[in-house]
Amino acid sequence: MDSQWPENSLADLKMLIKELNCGQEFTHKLREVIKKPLGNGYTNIFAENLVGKIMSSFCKTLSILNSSNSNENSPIPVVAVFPCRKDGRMSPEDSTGSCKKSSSKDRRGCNKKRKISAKSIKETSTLVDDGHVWRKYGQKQILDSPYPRHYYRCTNKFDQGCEAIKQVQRIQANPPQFRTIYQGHHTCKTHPTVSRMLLDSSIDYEDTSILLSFNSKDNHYYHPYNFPTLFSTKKETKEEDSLSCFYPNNNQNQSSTSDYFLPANDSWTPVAETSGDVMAVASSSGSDNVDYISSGSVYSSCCTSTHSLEMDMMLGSIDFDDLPFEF
DNA sequence: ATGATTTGACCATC
DNA sequence: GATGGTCAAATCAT
Repeated sequence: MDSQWPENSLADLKMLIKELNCGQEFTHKLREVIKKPLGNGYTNIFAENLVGKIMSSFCKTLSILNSSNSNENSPIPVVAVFPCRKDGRMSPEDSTGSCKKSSSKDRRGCNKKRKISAKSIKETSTLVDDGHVWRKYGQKQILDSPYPRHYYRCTNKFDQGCEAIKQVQRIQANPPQFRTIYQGHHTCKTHPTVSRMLLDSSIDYEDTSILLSFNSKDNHYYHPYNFPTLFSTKKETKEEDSLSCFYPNNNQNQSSTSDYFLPANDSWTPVAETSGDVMAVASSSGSDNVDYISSGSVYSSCCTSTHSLEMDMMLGSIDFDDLPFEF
């Protein structure tokens, strides 16, 4: 296993993973297109199934690559290559960087524009959670653009030497349009929540066209699919709440009237029955309430009885102004 | 106390 | 010299 990826193939491996992720992303977009009703009001189930199979194939391939690269002897560098200070920054005296100046003011001369490496550009109508944890390191007003450009680096830059960066800039107000430029490849171990789910072969993407969890710590809802929409709500949550994900009932093997299920070991527990345009359901442990999204709003409902939009408490709306970022 | 973000300064590139 | 990318001190959030 140690020499599974020869040294000169590492770049190819990284490119392979990147291309697979791109393929997965484009397939997801295709699925969104296919899911829209045709003129006769029906969707193309056959095409949807095919897209689901393609998505599943991408997922399994990435999972295989991930597992073959997860051992300690992996040639992909995931260990610390830079000594760090407590705050995670490189220590100047030990830095492998080219500069070594006396005063902190002088160190400002260290910044060098990085050579343009592999670059991918994505334009989306929403802010994208790509599964990695980023740390903002700068913001710049760009000439001829009313919106600033935001600079992010991988949060594992100093502890794992990951050189991935991204730039995010709003390019259009209405309808909202964002451009994200990714540079460099992630050499770090990926984020434990979202990315692990993406690469987890136990999750069958044919059954998870809608999947919602929520992070009670920072009060944000996440849609942890490929390019989840991130939105916040006014909901009050407790620290000790744990995450729950509910899967939609588009699994043909499922024989129940409920629309959403909580997977528990090998069985599925029905948690919600919905009608109308409910697009996602979630709940937290220790709570009797089920939260759901409908018509662009997040509602909280007591799950012991039938509920309706009129009866349930609206926690907040999904709005760009509500995002935890400034754009 | 610690970690993340903001923001002005510095500097490479064009 | 203008512009954009990065640094790092100051500030903010938890």
